[in-house]
Parts: sequence; C-alpha cells; structure tokens
Amino acid sequence: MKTSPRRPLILKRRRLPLPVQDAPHDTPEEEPKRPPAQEEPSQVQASKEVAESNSCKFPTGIKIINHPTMPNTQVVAIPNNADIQSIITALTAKGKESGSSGPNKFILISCGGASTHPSGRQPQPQTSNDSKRTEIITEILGPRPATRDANVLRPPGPTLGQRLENCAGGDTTGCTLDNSLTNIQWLEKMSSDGLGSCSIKQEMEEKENCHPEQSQVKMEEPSGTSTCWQDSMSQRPPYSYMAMIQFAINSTERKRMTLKDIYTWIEDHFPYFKHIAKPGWKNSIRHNLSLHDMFVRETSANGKVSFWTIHPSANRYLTLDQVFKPLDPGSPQSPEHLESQQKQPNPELRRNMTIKTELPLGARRKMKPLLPRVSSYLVPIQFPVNQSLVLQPSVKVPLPLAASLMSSELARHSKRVRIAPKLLLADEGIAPLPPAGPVKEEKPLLGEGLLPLLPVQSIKEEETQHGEDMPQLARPIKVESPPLEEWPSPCPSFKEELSHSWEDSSCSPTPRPKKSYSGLKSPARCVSEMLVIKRREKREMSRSRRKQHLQPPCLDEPELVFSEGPSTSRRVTEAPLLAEPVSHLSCLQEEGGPFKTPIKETLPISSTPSKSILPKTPESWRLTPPAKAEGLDFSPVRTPQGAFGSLPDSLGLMDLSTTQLKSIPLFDSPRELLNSEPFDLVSDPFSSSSPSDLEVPKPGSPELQVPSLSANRSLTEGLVLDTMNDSLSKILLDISFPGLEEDPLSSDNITWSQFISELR
DNA sequence: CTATGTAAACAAC
DNA sequence: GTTGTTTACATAG
Repeated sequence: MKTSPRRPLILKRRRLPLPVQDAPHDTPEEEPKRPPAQEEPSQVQASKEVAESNSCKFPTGIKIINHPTMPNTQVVAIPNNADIQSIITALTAKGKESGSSGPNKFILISCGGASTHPSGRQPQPQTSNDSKRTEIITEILGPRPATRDANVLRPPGPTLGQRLENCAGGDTTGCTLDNSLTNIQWLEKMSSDGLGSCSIKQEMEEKENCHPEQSQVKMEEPSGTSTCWQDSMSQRPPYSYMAMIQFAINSTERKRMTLKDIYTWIEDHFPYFKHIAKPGWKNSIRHNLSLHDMFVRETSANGKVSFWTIHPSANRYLTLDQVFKPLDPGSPQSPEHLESQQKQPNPELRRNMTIKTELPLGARRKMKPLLPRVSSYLVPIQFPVNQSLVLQPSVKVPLPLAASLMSSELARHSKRVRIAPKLLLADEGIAPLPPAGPVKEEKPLLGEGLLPLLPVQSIKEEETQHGEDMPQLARPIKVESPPLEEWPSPCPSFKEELSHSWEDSSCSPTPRPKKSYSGLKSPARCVSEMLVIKRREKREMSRSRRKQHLQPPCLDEPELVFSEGPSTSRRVTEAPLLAEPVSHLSCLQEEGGPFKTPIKETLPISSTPSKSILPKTPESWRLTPPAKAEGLDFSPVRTPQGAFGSLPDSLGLMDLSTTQLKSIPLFDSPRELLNSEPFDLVSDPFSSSSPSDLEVPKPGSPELQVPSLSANRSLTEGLVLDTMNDSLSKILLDISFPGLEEDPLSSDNITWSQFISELR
C-alpha cells in the first residue's frame, strides 16, 4: 500500500470463477433492466421483486435495492455480522443466473457500516418509523430526478445539493468547499450537456441566472478571496483542451462538431478563450484534435464538411454538466461541484485562479487543467432511495470464494471495478486515465486505478511475448458488445487506449487512408496489446505524438476485436478500470456498433509513435471513467448518449479511471474490505474528487477537505461484486439521496448504512 | 517520463 | 484564411 491512507478505494478484482453456487436461480432476471437513461426512481418496484426472488438465499436480512442509475446493478445492504462470503456467493449465483440481462453487479454495503462521515450529523434518526422513511423516500424521489444523472460521480464531498443548501443557508462554514470552488464559479454558467447547439443559449441563461456577483457572494469564501464571476471568466478553465473539446462535442446530440463550432462552443462556455486567451488557443485546439486519437474527423456525405467526433470507445460523454452538475437548475453552486470533482485545486490553484489572466503563462499554467478527471474510486451512487428489499435470510451460501478471491487474486490483480454510475465522464475525461501511456508496469495497481482495463499482468506478459508479432492476430475475437446501457460510463480511462486499440483493430477491417501502423495490426490486437505496444513504441519513439488518421465518415460499427480468446478477452475486460470489463467491452462494443472504428488505421510507426500508436490512455477518458480523468477524463463518465443513450455514468467512470489506485490497500478478505475503515474518506471527500488530493492528503490544503459529507450524501465503502466478471472490488460509495437535502433527516446524513438499517 | 500547452511549419482547400 | 497534421519545445507533475 503505498499509499496514502486516504485512498479510499481499493479495488481489486479477481476474476474468479466463482463457483456459482447454485445459487438460487430463482429469478432469472430479476432485475428489470432499467433503461439506463432513466434515472428515475421508478424502479423501485422491480427491485423488490428481485429481492424477493432472491431473498431466499441470503443469509440474513439483507436488503437489496436496485441501483437507481446503474442498470443491472443492485445495492445490497449487509448486516455487519453477516457472512459476507456467503452473501457474495449467493449474489454471484444470482448474478450468474440473471446473466447480462439481470442484475449482475452488486454493491455491497455494510449496514452498520462505515458510515460516512464522521461528523455525521445525523440528524435524527427519526427513522424508526417506516412511515418516515417512506416519506423521505418519496421526497427524494420526487424532488429531482434529474440531478442524479448528472453526475454520478460526485466528489465525495458534499454534494452540490448539500453545498447549495449549506450555502444557501448561508452557512459559509458549511461550504468549506465552496471556497475553493468559487474559482470555478464560472462554470456555473455553463452547462452544456446535451444541449447541443442550444447549449450556448442555456449557458447564457445560466449565466444570467447566476449573477456573478450573487454567486460570489454566496460562495464567498471565507478566505476572502473573492473570486468574482468575472474573475472566473477571466481565468482559464481548469480543463485541458482535450476535455473542452469533448465537452463541446458531447454537447451536441450527434456528438460531432465542426472545428469552428468547437471554437465557438469553447468561447461561449469559457469566456476566457474569447476574451483573454491568445489566438493561439485555436491552434491548440486543432492540435489536440489531430493529436488525440479519440477525436475522429468525419466528413460529411458530400465531403465538404468535416466534423469532429469522439471515438465511441473513447468517448465518455463528458459534458460540462457532468463535470459539475448544477443540482438545481439555477443553483449556483454547481461549479463548485466541478471543481471538487475534478480536483480540487489546491490552494495554489485558487490563487492562481484568482490571479487572473495577468499572470504570466507560467503562472497560469499552474492551474493545471483539470480534466474532468474525477476521482475514480469513489463511486457516487445516488440512491433515490428506492424501496429496499429485504432478503430473507436463508441458508448461507458457501463461499469460500470470496475470501480467497479477495486476498489472493485481488491482491494480485488489482483491478478495479468501477461502478459507475454514470457518471459522468470523463474527463473528460476525463479524467485521464491512468496514464496509459506509460502504463508503467510498476503500477499494476495504478494502472488499474486508472485503467482498469488492462490487466497489467497480461500486458506485461504480452509485452514480453510479443516481439513484434503478436499472437493475437490469430485470435482476434470480437467482443460482443455488452450493453452499454448497462455500463455506459466507463471507458474513460482507457479511452485512449481503447481508441487506439480500436483504431488499430479497425484498421484491418477498413483500411483507412491513414497509415496503418506497423502493418495493420490485426484487429486482434487487443487493448492490452495496445498498451504494450504503446509502451514500446513510446519508448522507442518517444517523442512524437501524432495521430494520423482520418476517419471515414461514418463507419458503422466498429468491431472490436480482442486478440485473446474469450478467456483472454475477459481479462481484457477486466482490465478496464472503468467499470468493468464489461464496461470496456461495452465501450468497445458500443462504439463498435455505431461506428466501425477504423479510425486511424495507420499509425506512424516509428517516427512518432507516440500517440497514434499507443493508445492514449491518459487522455481524458481514461477516461474514465472516467479519469487522472479526463475526462472524462473528465474525460469523464459517461453516459453514452450517442450510441447508448444517455447514461449518467460517464462521468463517474472517467473519474474513476484516473489515478488513484496505486495506493489502494489490499484486503485479505472481503470482510476486511467491508470492515476496513473508510480510510479517510470522510475527511477527504473532496480530495477524493481530485485525484491528486486523494493520493496525498494534502496537509496543506485542509480546506479542501470537507469535514463531512453533506446531508444528502455520505461516503461509505462497499464492495462491488460483478458477477459478469467475477470480480470483487472494494469501492467507495458516494451515496447521495437526492431530494433529501431538504429533509432534515437526510441532511443529517443518514448514512447509507443507517438508512439501510432503517429500512430493515 | 508523461501529459499538456504552445508555437510553428506545411499542406490542402 | 481555414483546417489539419506534425514537429519541436517547454513545463508541471
């Protein structure tokens, strides 16, 4: 463990063949799949059903709730004393039964558990009454569904809503974050998502809404640095060009935009570029478009117009909204959100920001662009509190697996699982994924963190193996596309890699104009390969980074091929940080479907291997999920809008993808995972949001850390069991109860666990 | 080293 | 002049 105690999450995934125990197969598909798009709480009922069906198997009074935004995902509240293993086993069986269609991912939360915030102000536990609960629930549900989508990933910190509340309340104190956030105020105005062309307008509206001043006032930071809206305007947005491009493109329905429109969008949303930035920023935009494989240029039918699109596999569907989502329309604080998610800028950043344009570039630069990378590990889950189901205690399931898995495999493979919710994205990408580039071997963990995608080991192996030829060729396998819907988000982290990978793969099918990289890679090359290759190439090539590719106008679907056989493919899938292997697949698939991907076929091999060849992982997507993000990346989460439909998760994914994994501690047993303290999450909600923070608790910036979660949300640790992947990962859950904000109870933060317990 | 930003050379329109 | 592609260099982490 390297690391910082703070890092909350540790995920490891093991792929085990979980012996599916016999589990009760009662309910084949219990879960109704929710349309990803919908975030609404409608599903409650379904969840009940499911629970019931399954209930038998579970040992104790376990409650299962359908995840509000994640399809095929259920949240399982487990009593502290429950036999986790048995539960895991049962869930695994259940998941297997359900198959892809049913619930196959389970987020395990200890009821007693880890409560989120220390502070916990739990208001009152009023709870005892069910009625109360219901009320709460209803409220929650009722109030605003919308928010949820927005980002799934929220920083552990107080949610926007909370902040808002707090802030609104005038408690500045409450909003410690705000301060930092203030910098970002400008963001408030922008919300783009999906707006497409309209975005601007909205933006305008938003701007109007937000009176800069007002907002400032609200936010005001104690520090006194009053960041005015203006300032914010003048300041350079904390997003990389790549992230902004993604935001722009993803703001359109078709997910494509002309260069000019991209310029316009950016200017509209980030006044800095319109008024302050040097003209050269456009050159940078173009440079980024050309450089990053994730950006694919498509030509209109008539060939006259070229549109820039984001390669589906790489696309986290990050949008500004995702990055920070304004809870309420109008709520001014959204920006904060963003920041928090992304990384909170350190104090330094703030300073810089405050400084404004005048600062020399160097100075400004310090504000490192934050990609939408969100902290990946936190998996924000908003529970609209659906009805919880109680599973009946039943027999225990045998499960030795869990423990063993956890300890051994997990440890080894540190794969993270993302739960994504949809987050949003990735950074752009956000959040930059783990650096793909370098995927350093050293970091298996890391890698996962960011890019869960690739199994490190495998990669290494491959690397060693392949000299030049890759075995894979032989076995290219097409990945079936997992339903993106299910896991929309993720992909962020690897995104680039993916993109590359897909690109590569694509090559074969459709020879593109561009050069293919070293011979075509067979489609087979998998991500892993890609990575490997990447490394090598990078090393070799080291410097140039170019991508050459042109994308044919619309390809159809991409087919992704994995070099490895199914089993291998699995790995691959596992690898993906994002959400899950599935996600990866899904991503690929997703994309595949829609577009073929032949994108850049050729890459310059030698000379400038850099990006083109290598998958660019880091880039935003890494997304995710994801995350560094980009992605979102901001590269952020993703809801796959385009192909998939909008899933909220993209953001989260992105974020997730990003960094943190490194320091994740391993646990020997599942129980350990559950029990383990939430690291410092509580303290760092924010930090979590920001990768950097996460990694190292910055002593320096206490501010950032928010003491407690706000009312609606709480952080808690949990395990994610993905039956599709047979993986078990530890994660941080950022639970927010939309709508609760208002409710005192909620505000109190009922911890998730508490909440659950109440349900019981 | 990597990711990112910036500048610039060039090419094709 | 715009759009794209590449290189090269600088800088932060």
